[in-house]
Amino acid sequence: MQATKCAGVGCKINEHVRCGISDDADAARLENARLRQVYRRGDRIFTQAEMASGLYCLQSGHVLLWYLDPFGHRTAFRVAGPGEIMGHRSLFGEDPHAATAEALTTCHICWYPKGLVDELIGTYPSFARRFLRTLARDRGPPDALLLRGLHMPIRVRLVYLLLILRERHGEIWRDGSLHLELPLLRRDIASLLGARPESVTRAIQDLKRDGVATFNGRHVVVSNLEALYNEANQEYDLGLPDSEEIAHSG
Amino acid sequence: MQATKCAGVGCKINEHVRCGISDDADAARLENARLRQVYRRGDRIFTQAEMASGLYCLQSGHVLLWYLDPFGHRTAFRVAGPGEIMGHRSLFGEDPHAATAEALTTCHICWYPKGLVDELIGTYPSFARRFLRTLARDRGPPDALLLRGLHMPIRVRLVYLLLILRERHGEIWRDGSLHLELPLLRRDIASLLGARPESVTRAIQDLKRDGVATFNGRHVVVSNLEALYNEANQEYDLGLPDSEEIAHSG
DNA sequence: CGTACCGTTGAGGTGAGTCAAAGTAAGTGG
DNA sequence: CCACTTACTTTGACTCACCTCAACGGTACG
Repeated sequence: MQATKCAGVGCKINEHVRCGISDDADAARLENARLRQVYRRGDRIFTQAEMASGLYCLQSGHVLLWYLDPFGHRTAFRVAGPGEIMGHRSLFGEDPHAATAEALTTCHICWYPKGLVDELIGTYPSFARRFLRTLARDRGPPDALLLRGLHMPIRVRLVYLLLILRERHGEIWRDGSLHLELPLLRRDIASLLGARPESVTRAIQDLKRDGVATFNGRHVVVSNLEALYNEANQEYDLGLPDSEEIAHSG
Repeated sequence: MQATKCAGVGCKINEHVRCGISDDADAARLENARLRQVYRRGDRIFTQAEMASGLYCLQSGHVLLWYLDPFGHRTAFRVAGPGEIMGHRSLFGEDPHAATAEALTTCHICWYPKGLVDELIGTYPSFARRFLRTLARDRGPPDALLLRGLHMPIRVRLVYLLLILRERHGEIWRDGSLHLELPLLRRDIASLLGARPESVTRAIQDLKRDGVATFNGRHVVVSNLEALYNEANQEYDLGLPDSEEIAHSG
């Protein structure tokens, strides 16, 4: 893929910009900072777990956005086409990319540096509003809980839920046991896990049988916190898959 | 639930604001416009398919966010706790609420009118940046495709995918048939559907057998478009469930 | 003390995953 | 232009986690 500065048109960011940037100097600066690259099928525009360096705008071609979940499953969630922007979520979220963008066909893609985008947002409110709207409408990779729902057994999903709710609803006692007071009914747990209440009950019984956690109504006791973590970590990693893994998949 | 103006503190929006609003008059206006309400378990803060009127900020208590999918399944995707904001997605997206917010416990919730929030975003860039960050980090209800992934058979998910890709990749011929040139491999389709390539193949065979659509490599022909729509509509509605339905569920 | 709602338990069916192997298309080098 | 390699697709047999339906036990509340 070769990089060239270009003065072409048809870039969505320019549209985002035009409706707001009144100063010609700013418009020119944006135009100058713009970089156009060509990608071929299979090329990566950006990669999961990398930090975001700027904003991408697809001029032609198609891009598949997917992430590698803790199972090593490649899960796609968006097909981007001409005129769409990419990488905005991690740019504004100040998080590493949650997904990998991969060219499905030959693509012409514009890139704008993060610093300049930031600056223009400070200067032009309508620019910011545009992105607020874009972000609000576009849903990134599905939330961890549901994402895993597709591949993880309910028992493991339940453990993840406990680990997530631990921060806000958990309390560790002197003896090292974790106590949780859940504000959720069984049917609420079920709908968070994408399962049926009966299945949740059964998963709860499983955890009790194996001495991982005990549920009494909405009160949960995890006597052996380590066992809970093992439950989640044993087969699947809690954290992001490392970049090595991502680099070799797909 | 009773509504009162209040001068209390501990509201996240105020935090969003404080770091940016330098003008005392603006700060006071925001404080005055603020409305505090009390909700009890089961009360709805807002309801799916309603238009957003403002921004909600949870001061105490817990709220479950869920939506009714086309199956009539209640699918929860977030438990909001003290300090979190709600309704921002539909506010900035200028879309109706995609979900219903329901109090799990007694809640104290602040509300700020849309107009004022808009105005402040125009005045204070740091205010806008805060929300850009919040929006980028929070994932709303999962995307339509994946959302349905939990409950729909693969065959139906595949039909939805075709209907979605129709806009960009489809072309209707003279004879009324729909032709799609997908830029996707089987494994890409599979990962969009949350399924395995083998299962996608089988679903494709099913559709061919029933005369709904024919796949030749990446070229898809839907001879009877109506049949495709029926496939999606028969059991489940494509659009939002009507508010009547939402009002009576849960 | 009855009426709801919630939670649990059991029996039975099935959609989709897994594994393995054969078939097909696409791309490469001589 | 044809052999060869590689990657993608299809098919079949098997297994199982979860859903469905249905009944029963528990607890809260009027």
